[in-house]
Amino acid sequence: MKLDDLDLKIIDELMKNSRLSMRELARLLNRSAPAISERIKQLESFGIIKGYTIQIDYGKVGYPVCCLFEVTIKGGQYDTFKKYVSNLPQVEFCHRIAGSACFVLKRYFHSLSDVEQFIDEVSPFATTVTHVVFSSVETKPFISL
Amino acid sequence: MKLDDLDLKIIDELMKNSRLSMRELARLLNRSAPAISERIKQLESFGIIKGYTIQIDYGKVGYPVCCLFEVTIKGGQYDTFKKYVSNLPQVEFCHRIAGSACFVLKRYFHSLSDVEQFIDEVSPFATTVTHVVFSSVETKPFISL
DNA sequence: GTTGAAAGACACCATCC
DNA sequence: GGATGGTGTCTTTCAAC
Repeated sequence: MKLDDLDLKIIDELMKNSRLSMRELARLLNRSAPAISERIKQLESFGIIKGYTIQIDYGKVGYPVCCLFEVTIKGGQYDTFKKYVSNLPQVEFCHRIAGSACFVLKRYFHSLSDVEQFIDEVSPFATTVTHVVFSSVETKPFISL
Repeated sequence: MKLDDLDLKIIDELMKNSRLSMRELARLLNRSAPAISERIKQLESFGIIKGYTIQIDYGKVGYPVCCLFEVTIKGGQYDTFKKYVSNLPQVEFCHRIAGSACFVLKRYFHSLSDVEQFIDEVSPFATTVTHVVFSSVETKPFISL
């Protein structure tokens, strides 16, 4: 699918606020509601918009600890690891990467002792390098161009 | 703020679909719409729900390359780096971390040559270790408990 | 926290440009 | 491709309980 300026602007606005109605979106972008509505249906059906979600403060929800892990698989147990990870809660992502490690994984925890437990659980099929997150630099929502 | 089961369920549902109306949410959780509405207002005002956004396929939007960077600041130029990063587009996050590196940053690019350019731009005030993302392991949306 | 009513906003469709 | 107008539905919000 070929995206034009309007599509990108719609994505931009929905990035900032996914609860906008078609009508509000139309007003913001000086179009009619049906025009916007049709674009969004397309964006959804092409899998460009994959979902509508919220951003939460993990700390306030009981997960004050965030870690990034470089994961190196032992003895080719890739599938064991993948299956294990895909059922773990509080995993923001798990990417296969180029470089010395095999995966990078980001996960939220209740406490540091839960981090320790996670590392222990993984240890039969992978070694890990752990990065504890202290804080975050604020970044822009997205796109614009 | 103390969160109870209902709050967590609301967060869970909104994680899966942030466009749910109060009424639909109420139906899903066997409550009345005003009850849900008030909870959400609280969750917002306490900063627990930080925003409503969409998930997009970055590849289909012109950013097929994703990289993670371990960033080590040179000569204490932290503020230079932070300021630079906070105005960069397509940065998913930039975390200050414990360990050998200072930051971990995730960013999307049009091409590998844009990655190269980014590394060059950062080089005056930081050294980088680059991890190119090949693919992702599917993970659960979130929370539940 | 629930219910019920009222007002308003909404999405959708058909039609037309 | 996009705009307009009408219809019926759904929404939120408020008051009373």
